[in-house]
Amino acid sequence: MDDKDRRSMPLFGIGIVMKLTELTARQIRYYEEHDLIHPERTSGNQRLFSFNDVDRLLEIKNYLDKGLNLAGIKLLLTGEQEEKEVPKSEKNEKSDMTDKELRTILRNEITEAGRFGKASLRQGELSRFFVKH
Amino acid sequence: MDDKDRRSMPLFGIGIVMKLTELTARQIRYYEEHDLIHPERTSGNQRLFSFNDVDRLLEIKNYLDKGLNLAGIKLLLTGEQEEKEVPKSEKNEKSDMTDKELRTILRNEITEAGRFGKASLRQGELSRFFVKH
DNA sequence: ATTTTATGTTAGAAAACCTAACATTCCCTT
DNA sequence: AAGGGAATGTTAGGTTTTCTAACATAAAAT
Repeated sequence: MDDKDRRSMPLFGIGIVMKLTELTARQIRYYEEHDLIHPERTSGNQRLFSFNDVDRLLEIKNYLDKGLNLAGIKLLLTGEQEEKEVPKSEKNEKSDMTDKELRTILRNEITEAGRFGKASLRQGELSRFFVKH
Repeated sequence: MDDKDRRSMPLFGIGIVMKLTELTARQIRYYEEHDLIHPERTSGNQRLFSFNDVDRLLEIKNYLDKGLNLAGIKLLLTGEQEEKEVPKSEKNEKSDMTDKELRTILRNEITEAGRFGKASLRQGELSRFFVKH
């Protein structure tokens, strides 16, 4: 079992995740509804979250605090995945460019926002505390 | 938050622990009833297990497979703790010696049993897979 | 032959979680 | 100022999971 498996292993109930992230159940479910996270389910349909999921939630929370909306966050987060996983040729070049631009703009906004005050909390990294890298 | 805190942080419901350890709920509760583990509880009295708890359960399972009974396992496990935490002077010297002897005997038995076949599975170390040491 | 140990099974209650619906607040835009 | 959308709160009713406690059983110890 490698690192990737460990981090994506479904382990936590929503109750614990609420405590770990300080998000409400409503928020967590809403983010799932909008495809920002995809926790596993038990045979009885209860959500089971992995380290990755919790990390993701912390990232979402972080971006929300900075004023981004879910659409933007979704772009950022799924953008990160795509860059690693999807070969360019697979995608529509035109809309891809637009996505890229958008992501760039968003990144700039974030960086800009980050300039003032609170020095980057380094959130969204629960697994750093628990999982060997 | 240091390592110790991380490993003793209550995180897992009994359902997940059952899967991680391949023990039944009955077994897990029985071991708790006999003071081999002491999981936390939610405000609603549901058990919440830490990495340490899961490690402990894996150790228990391991020792049981080797033919030890719970009394012996308890001595071994709490013995390990005492050696680290309790100053000698605090304890009754006489019964302490007996404990020590017992533990030695048990350890020998285990070592003996381990000699044949299956090369020490290195079980009881879940946190090794998840927690930085 | 009994008793003890470890585990299975069952029942009823409580806790946690689920979805769906409606309410509210805060922005944004017109 | 009014209307609309985004994000979250709240509530209701139902389902799943977990809880304790009791009784059952097989294997091991006495």
